[in-house]
Parts: sequence; structure tokens; C-alpha cells
Amino acid sequence: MVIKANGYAVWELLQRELDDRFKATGHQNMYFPLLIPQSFLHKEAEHVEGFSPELAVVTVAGGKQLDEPYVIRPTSETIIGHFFAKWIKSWRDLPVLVNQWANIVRWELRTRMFLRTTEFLWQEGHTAHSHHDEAVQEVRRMLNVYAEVAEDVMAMPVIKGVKTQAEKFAGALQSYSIEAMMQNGFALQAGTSHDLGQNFGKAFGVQFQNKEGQLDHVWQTSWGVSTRLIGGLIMSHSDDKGLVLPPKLAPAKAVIVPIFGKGPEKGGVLEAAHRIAKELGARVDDREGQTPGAKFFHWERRGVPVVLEFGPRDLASGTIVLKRRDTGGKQSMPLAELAEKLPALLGEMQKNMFDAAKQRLKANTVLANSIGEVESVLNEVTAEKGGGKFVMAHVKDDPRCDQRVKEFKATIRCIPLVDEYDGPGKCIVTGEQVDRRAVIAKAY
RNA sequence: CGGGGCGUAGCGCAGCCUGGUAGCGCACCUGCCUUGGGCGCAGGGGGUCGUUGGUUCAAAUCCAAUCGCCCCGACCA
Repeated sequence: MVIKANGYAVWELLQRELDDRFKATGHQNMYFPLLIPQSFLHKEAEHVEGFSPELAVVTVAGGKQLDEPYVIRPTSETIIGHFFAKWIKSWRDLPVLVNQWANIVRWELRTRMFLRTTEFLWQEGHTAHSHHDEAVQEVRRMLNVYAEVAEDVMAMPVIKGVKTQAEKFAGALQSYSIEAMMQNGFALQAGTSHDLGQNFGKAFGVQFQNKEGQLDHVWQTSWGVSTRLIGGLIMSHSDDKGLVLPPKLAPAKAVIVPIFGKGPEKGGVLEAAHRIAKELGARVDDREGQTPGAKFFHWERRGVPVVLEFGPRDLASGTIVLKRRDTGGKQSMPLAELAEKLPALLGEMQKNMFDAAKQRLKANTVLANSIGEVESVLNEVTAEKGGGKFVMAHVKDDPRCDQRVKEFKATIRCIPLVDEYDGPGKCIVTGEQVDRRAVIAKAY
């Protein structure tokens, strides 16, 4: 995977937003090995079963066959469990709250740009607690952090919920996720937070002596988001002209395109443009040999929130032309007002983009009361054709239900934490009573 | 692994049927001109036609083999 400069700058902004929040909730960053002894994976039965098909394995190193192969980390629960066992002895050592920023490898059969790449960048939080309820609190706390970043920073509305047992993380008791809707109506799992129970604690012998003097296994959590978020960002907001970035994640908030010929006006225009740019913290596209038109398209395609045109006419009248990327609206305004108005405008754009995405999510969410109804809504939907929906239906957390929905290539995305609909009802597959509707959709 | 398709310049493609100087658009380089939404004009550089073998006076083109890639199905943050 290669992430070029513009995309990486977006990732860095996103990292900062996340990392600040991790620190604010008491977590510290650490780093763990890239190569994990293969036997570690085998210590947790469900975990190895879930990840084996997509492991890349190192069998030769230093010019000779290894006695025990290493796997390139697909996720780090196992190696971190190994170290937790060394570090944790007493209830006084708990909780342990760590996060790692790293790259991982999962050998998927089919890859898709940003959404499913063989290698990807992510962060993985790993925590250990003395009690289950404290671990569950942590799981939910971090899910909320993810939802906040998705909505407030990425302007991407999400549904917080619990994954079905069939869809949960391999080795978890329960997985939580935030699910976003892309413009084609497809669901994107944008972040996950797992209650690992004592599964890894037992597998790796992470034991501590509690206040009562007894040995107990720790309760662990793990949670992660990845460069997939960039894919989600692109597919939430972009249009036919290219990327549309929410101001908070735009590496350049505003770019000035100066307009000048070879005449005497050139010096004045450039000088003023640089002065304005300095005041705003914007950049001037003063490249030679490119027409203004080409520059407008260049920045539009890169999703820059505000492009400012400044030419001889503006220089004479003390004005500037401003174009916003989200609506495409163009207006001329007095130069004197620009510095004051720009921050407010960026704030408005941020909100506007979220509102538009939220509106789309609402408009494409439907209720269904039979499996046939769900199927008829989703059956013909493809990523390319679009028309996807979030179908809210009563469905039990039972592998048979996941299986039935899979017949038309949809999945049960999550059971929402907050029921915004009509409460309990009968499962559309098994007929059993369930307490709320779940989200069924086609997903990336 | 089952079904479908494609390999010709950095990218996208035509040429192949009917064998005879390898072409177009974009990108790139030089010069002039232009600059308020992808400027224009002129000139230029760049290709063992996936590979190997065969047929032929002659193969991108016909034949055979082979390699690679893409799309659709079973796995997935």
C-alpha cells in the first residue's frame, strides 16, 4: 500500500484527533513487535481460527529455515497478552491502558482501495482490567470516542451498536462497532471496540492477585480504527469533481489562485496574494506555466474547502472571490472581511457536510417486517449501482439469522445501542421475541 | 478452484478479421502566445506489440504453448 502525500496528510490530522482523545482518556502509546511467534496465535482457539486464512508467515530468516515461523501481525492481542502476563502481578498494576500506532498485514483474497488493503495503518488499543464491568465501560468509552471523531471531525454520521455473535471479533465475548453509510447506501464498519472477557487473559496466563488475595485473570479490551477511515471519508462526501474534505481534516483549508498576465499587474497581484495568504494561514498557488483554470480544477479535485481567486480586478476594488467546495457556491467579498469570515465559514461547512450526510442516512433507512421484505429491498443492490439501504428489522442474534441474510449477500451490521424505533418485536427469521430492530445492509 | 475478459509508449485505447513503414488521446520536453474554470499554435522525446516457439520472402496481425493481470462467486477491519 502506498499513501501519497495528500492522503497521508489527512491521515496525520485524523491521527492527531484520535491520539489526543486517547491521551485524554488515560491511555499511553507503546510499540510491540511486528513478528509474532506462530504458536502465540494458537493459544486462543477462536482467534487462530478467525485469522489463520489471512496470515502472512515468515519461515526463513538469516538465511535459514526457522524452527518456529513468525506471523506478520494481523492484530496484536496475542503478543500483547504475552507481555501483559509478564507485567501484571497485582490489582495495583491495573488497569493497563495502552495504544499502539502500527501497520498490520491481512492477506485478503480480494482487496479494495483504502477499504481492504493487504497492509494497512491503524491504531489498536489494548487494556486490562480487574473487573468485567470496568472493561465493558472501557469498551463503550472508546466506541464513543470513535463515534465522536467520526461525526465531529469526519462529518460522517454513524450508528453505534453491538455486532452479532457470528460477526464479532475472533476471540471476543462481544464486539461493538460504529457503522457508517456511504453514498451508495453501503455500510462501512468504521471502528470496532471489543470486550475480550478473560479469553486472552486465560490463554496467556495474565493473572493478578486481587484485593482479597486471590489469583484472577484480567479482563481485557481491544479497539481499533484504520486507514479504512480515509476510504469512508472519501465515500461519504466526495462528488464527481473529486474529493470533498471536511475543513477539520483538510491539510490546506484555503488556497489562493492568483490571476495575472505578463503585464505590470503581475507583481501587485502576487504581492497582495502572499500578504493575504500569510494573514489567513493559506497558501498561494503561484506556479508558473499553469493557467488559473487548471489550478482551480487541481485544488477542487483535492477537496480543498475554500479556493480564493485573486486577480487584477480584485486588486483594484479591494475584493476577493471565494468558492466553497461543499456547495460550489461562489461569492465576491471585501478583502477586509475575509480574515474574520473564513473561520466561521469553515465551521459552517463542517456542519453542513455532517447534516447532509445525516440526512442521507435518514433518507436511506427503511423499516421491514419480514425477511422477504428485507430481501426485496437489498437483493439488487451493488456497490456500483448503488441504491443501498439500512433496513431496520427485528432479527435475533443467532447464526441462523446471519446465514439467512447472507443468502442475498447482506449482513446484520449491528444491533443499535439506542433504539430509535418501536421496541420489541418478533424475529423475522426465527419468530422469537427480540427487544429491538437491528441494521441489515450490504457492506464493504 | 468454477465462470467471463484482457495483455500494443507512463495512463487510456485503436490497429489484428483480410500479414507489408506501429498509430491516436492524455501526460512529458522546447519555443512563441495566452492567463477571471482543464488555453492555443508549432516542434519534439518515448514502444523487444506479455513471453517462447511455429507458419511465411515478411508476423502486433495467422497457429501453438506459456506467463501475467482484471472482473464475477466462497473469506474479510
